[in-house]
Parts: sequence; C-alpha cells; structure tokens
Amino acid sequence: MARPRIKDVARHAGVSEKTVSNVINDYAHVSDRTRTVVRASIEQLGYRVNLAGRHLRKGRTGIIALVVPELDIPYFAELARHVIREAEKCSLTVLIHQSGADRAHELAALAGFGSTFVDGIILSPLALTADDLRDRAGFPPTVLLGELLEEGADHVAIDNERAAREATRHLISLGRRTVLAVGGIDAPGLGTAEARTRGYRAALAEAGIAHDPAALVPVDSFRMPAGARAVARVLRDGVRFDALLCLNDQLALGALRTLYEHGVRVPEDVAVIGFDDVEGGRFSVPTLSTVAPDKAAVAKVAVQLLRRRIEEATDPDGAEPDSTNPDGGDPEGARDGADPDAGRDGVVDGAGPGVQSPQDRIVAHRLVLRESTEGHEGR
Amino acid sequence: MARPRIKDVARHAGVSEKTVSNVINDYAHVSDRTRTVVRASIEQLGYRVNLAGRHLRKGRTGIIALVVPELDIPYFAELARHVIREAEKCSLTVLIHQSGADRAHELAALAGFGSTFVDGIILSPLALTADDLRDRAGFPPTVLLGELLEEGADHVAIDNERAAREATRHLISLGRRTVLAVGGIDAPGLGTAEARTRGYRAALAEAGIAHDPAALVPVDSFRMPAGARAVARVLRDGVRFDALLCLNDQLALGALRTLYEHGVRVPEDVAVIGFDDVEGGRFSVPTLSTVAPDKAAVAKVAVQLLRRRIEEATDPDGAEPDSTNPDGGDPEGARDGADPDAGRDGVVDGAGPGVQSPQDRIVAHRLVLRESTEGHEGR
DNA sequence: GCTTGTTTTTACATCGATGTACATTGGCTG
DNA sequence: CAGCCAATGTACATCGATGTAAAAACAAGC
Repeated sequence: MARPRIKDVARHAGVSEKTVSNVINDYAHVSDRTRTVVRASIEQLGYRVNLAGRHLRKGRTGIIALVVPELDIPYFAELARHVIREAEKCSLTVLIHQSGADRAHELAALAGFGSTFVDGIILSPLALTADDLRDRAGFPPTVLLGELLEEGADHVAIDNERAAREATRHLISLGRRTVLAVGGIDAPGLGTAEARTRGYRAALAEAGIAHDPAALVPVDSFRMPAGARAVARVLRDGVRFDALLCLNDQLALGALRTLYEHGVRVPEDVAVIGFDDVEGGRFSVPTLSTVAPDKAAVAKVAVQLLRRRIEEATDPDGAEPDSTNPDGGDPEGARDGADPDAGRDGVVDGAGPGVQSPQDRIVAHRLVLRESTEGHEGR
Repeated sequence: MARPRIKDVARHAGVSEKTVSNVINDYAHVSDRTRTVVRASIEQLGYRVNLAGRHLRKGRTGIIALVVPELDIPYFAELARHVIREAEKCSLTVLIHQSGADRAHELAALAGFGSTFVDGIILSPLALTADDLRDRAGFPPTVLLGELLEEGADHVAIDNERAAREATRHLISLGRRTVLAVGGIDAPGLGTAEARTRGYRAALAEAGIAHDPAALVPVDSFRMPAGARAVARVLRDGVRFDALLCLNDQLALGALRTLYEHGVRVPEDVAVIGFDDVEGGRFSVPTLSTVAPDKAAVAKVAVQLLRRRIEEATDPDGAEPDSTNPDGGDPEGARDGADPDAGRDGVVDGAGPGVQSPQDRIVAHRLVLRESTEGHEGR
C-alpha cells in the first residue's frame, strides 16, 4: 500500500487538505478539536510529509551542505559532528560532501551540486581561489571555514597566524632554537597553512632567530603517513632540529611515531606541537601539545551565520534595524573580528537593504600543553 | 535576479518546456540542431535543474542516508568516506546522520527523518531491537551494517564471531592465558559486541581455558577515554592479565595509553588486539594489531544492495529472472553468506515477484599483526 | 501531389503541499 | 436578537519538471 498523502489524511479526518496542512505547520487558528482529530488521523495512517512537495512550494529544503576535504581526518569529523548537532537545533539537516581537496569538487559544491536543493553551504576550502568565490549571485549562501580567501565572503576561523605565533613562541620559550614547520608553506596565499606559517615565521623573527628556508618541511597531505614520511626524510637528510611545529595533529602524530622509531626522545630531544586538538592526541605516547580551536564555537557561529544568510536570501525585506544584538544570543566562543562595526568601511554594500556585508568571525583558540612539549610529569 | 526556470530556458531557446526537459534528460528524439540551441540557452542563462520539481515528479531524490552512532569515531568516518565515494559512482548523494547511539534517533532515521526525501537508508545500529525493524512497509528500503538484528532485514557485515575467535586464538597461540575482553558483553543479543564476545569465548573454550566472568571488562562507550578508564580500573583492582582483546581500535588505543602510563610493557607484559584497523592504530606506539574489515567492500556492497532495493521499490515489476549475476559485477571483497542460494529456504517470501528475500552479505576481514602483539621487530 | 510512416515538438495534466482569497461559523456586544 | 468581528475552514491556483497523448513536421514511396 502506497504511502498516504495529505489528501488521504484529509479524507480520513473529514476536513480539507489545507486544514491538515495547517495542523502540520502549527498554524494558530485551528480549533483544538480539529487539531486532535487530524493528529489522530495522521497517527493512524502513518502519514509523513513529503519533502518534495513542501520544498517545491516553500522554496526551502531545510538542508545545508557541509563540504570538507576528507571526512576521515579527525578534525573534520569532529567538526562535522558539531555542525550536525548545531544544525539539528534549528531543525536543519546536514548533507556532507567530501571534496578530496579537489578544486573541481569544491567548485561543484559551490554551485550547489549542479542542482538546487541545499539552502546553504558551509565550505572548508583547500583548493579554491578568490576568483572562484566572486559573482555568486543565484547560488546558495555560503560560509567559509578557515582562512579568509576573499574579502567578499563570510568566514569563520580561529586567528591562525596568532595561534601559530603563540605556539612557536612557546617552543622558543622552552629553549628550542631550531623549530621546523611540518606542512609549512612559504607563499603569500590566504590559506590556513599560509597563515600558520606566517605566524611561525613572525615568532622566529621576534626571537631574533634567522629563518632557514629548509625549516619548512613540505608534505603531500595532512594525514599521519605524510607527517611520518616528512620527518623520516628530514632525519635521513641529517637536518638538526629540537622542535617541530606541525600544522595539524595528524602530521604531529605521524611525526611522533617516526621520532619514536628513530629513538628520538620527545620532548627531551625534540618538542612537538600540533593544531586541532583531536582525541588521538590526548592518548598518544607521548600526549600531544596542540592548538585547540573551539570547534563547538566554529560550528555554532558558522551555522548561525549561514542561517541568517539564508533568511536574508529568502526574504530580503527583513528590517534588521536592531544591530545591537544581531541574532538574539551569540554567546561564548565567538567575538567579532578586528572590525567591530561589522560592515567594511562602515558602509553597507550596494545591494538591497536586507543584504548585510560579509562577516569575518574569529573564534577562540587556546594552547593546550601536554607531554610532547612539557615532558612526562606525573610518573 | 532570480534563478532561471525551465520556462525561461524554453522561451530563450524558442522551444517548448518539454523539449528543454528532453534535452536535459538526454531523450533520444531531439534533433541535433534543437539540442544545440537548447544547450546554448541553458549555458547562457546558467540554468540548473531544480531538484524539488524533479523529485516531486519522479518520486526519487537520489539521496541516501547513512546513519552512524558517532561521526568522530574514526571507523565510522572512514566508512562514511567509502560510502560517499561509492554512492558518488552511481550519482547518489549521501546524507549523514549521527544517532549518538540513541534509540530515538535511530528510530527517527528508520522513519526517514519524519519526512520523505531519502530514497534509502544505510544504518549502523547500536540501540535498535529486532522489533523496531518489523513492519517497515511504506518506509524507505534499509540496509543494516553490523550484526544481523532481525531475520527480515538486509545486512552487510564481517563475520564478527569468527573474527573475534581468530584474534583470540592468535593471542592464545602467543602463549597468553588470561585474555580480557574490553567492551565484552555477556548477553544473548545480536549486536556486534555480543558476536565478538561469543567468538572470544569460543576461542577460550577451544583452548580449554575456563571462562572468568570478570574477564569481560565493561565500557560506557567505544572511544579512547572509555578504553583508558576501563584498563585503569582493571589495573587498580589488581586483576592479572597478559592480553587484551579490545572490541574496537579506539578502546585499544585508550588501553595502550593507560598501560604505558602504568609502566606495563606491550606486548612483553600484555598483548593487545583491536578491531577496525583505523589509521591511528598504524601510527600508535606501539602500533596496534587489529582485525581489519574490508571497509571499501562493506561500503560497496551496502550501496549496491541498497540501490537494488530502491529500484525494486520504485518499479516492482522488474523481471529479475537472471539470478546468475544479480547486478552485473559484484566483484572483489564480498561473498554471499553461508546460504549460497541467497533466498532463505530457497523460497521467495510472499510479496510480489520483484521483491527479493533479505540478504545477509558477509564481507572479508583479516587479522593484521603489528607491534602490540608481535613485538618491536625492526629496531 | 498525396498517402503513409516516422521523427520531432507541443499542450496539458500531474506529482504533493501550501499560500491566497474567500466562505462559513461561532461568540459577543449593544 | 440583529449585527459585527474574529476564529475556522474551504476551493483553487501555484511551485518546477516531466509523462502522456496528440499534433506538427518531415521523409519516403507510389
């Protein structure tokens, strides 16, 4: 027997289709009696609303896409988990896509997967360029995670440059003088790796340590095997170093393993810091010092921001005069970026009144110190 | 400017809406000239089909749901990655849900998320009971991952009982006599943990080792902290043991950490085996021996099976006479379960001709031996 | 040129839910 | 009890794409 339609419920309850619809949507002016009867019929027939019809009519699906490079990099998995939880709170469903750090995939994601059925997109880009983000009229609202790629896009991130500077500073304060940056990249680019490398170099400069180009250890991915290989290569090449700043925890965990295999003691011989604070680093041997971004806050801010954009896009007449408290509660974890008045130049961009200028939201991070820098204390 | 509709393309190209639709859907009888003109218009206007309309008309969305307990348990993340890849091949989109091992969430997932817009569901259940799976008429086709919960449902899994038996046997063959099962549960249930525990006990029995109920170490989750706590508890209680069979790698990694903290040598004092073969276990100190399920095969078989079910459900008249080669290529990794004729009792269940009886697909696994059982060789 | 048969194209109804605009009901006031 | 307002309920059009059936265009054969 086919799934019941709203029509069937209406017949069963002896009311019109619209009334059933009203009950489903919690429309105010429905008598309690009618509501009860309709509810009972819905229950009895096992009716469930058909999203296709609703979407067609309403123009919204309630689905947002989260696009990450690889789902099995724990940082992204943990982030996804938070995003899903957060989205659930506003009854949004999350569709996860893997871009494989592939520009084509990321572009496809930006385009809304060749069709139209996500209300918005949260994208953690690796291979996109600023150009790709221009001229997004007609595409779903998008919030970027990670470093700012282009001035015109909303984005949410920790202050990667500062975080890397703090981490490197800490290594230096421990007396380390030759800090390698695993995954570091010396480019003017705007990506996360670039920002972290800048912070790293800034800290070295501060301490009056000359920068050695060989201190940037390239990697071909941001996973454990790459970290392990990179450190193996460095060791084989006879490079001397007493600290590693690994641009994420996966690289760091791979590095730890290689150091162990080569009998290099951590942190006595080499101190190691990673980024992301994934669970694996809290249980590794030795445990891993790391820069911990407030992932829950990243997810929260991203989802909320996207939600507001979606609302603006759907109904662009929203008055939005009360700029004091944008979305009723935007508590812990997030503070606005350097530019407190949110609008660039204090001027709202050309478009309609409802369209706000892009926002850069900086989320908190903290340096978590564990055995890989501080040593094995409690034993 | 609003996104163009098929109507706009039709007007622009000077043809009817249906002709545009025909071009989009590669309908055979469209003249080359018309096709070219329409394609050009589509390109020019930047038209993209609206999924809502198509779905409404066609009754399919091309979206399948993958429901896992927690996305940030690496096994599920890795599995999700494979499922997404596999689904992509048949141009299906995957929607991921986290159940949080919560029965209510799992039930909601089974119901198609209270609405209807997934064509099918791949569910990795933790808290469901057989009853929940009965009477699924009118719900989307569902494939279960992990142990068989109910006779009537399709499912894909490794032979968990055998795998656990093999792993335990190996520990015994290394001379270990007191093997604890971390996460083991002594229940008649049908879940994965139950099956693995059965295999564990079978191996002990085989070797003539008496079963000690205290050898089953309970956990409150299947993550590293739980594994670490469980082992800490056992050590504190003064239980003596020389091997740990951890029911997944996360527990094992947590266990390794605690053993390390207590100065227990692995594998000299205690050998450790996990399940799942996650990346973290290949880089831990020591590296982790594990039961490696063929995740790619699990994903492949699950997606293909689901796809077939969806087709059956959509168009139940499919002849399906050629049972020799069900779906044109079902290559590596999967072999049918104990019952080679696929149908239970060789009899097709009551329903229509197109509906096939449930399938149990057993996927290959292998025991991967690393340092945590074999010792540190290459050093 | 006209019939016949085949492509190609079109008009229209349809999928399911909901917004609009109007009809109805009931309750309350004077 | 008439009159009015608000609360409820209904009929119908609509969202966008596509299946159906039939019309229009075209080709071939006599």
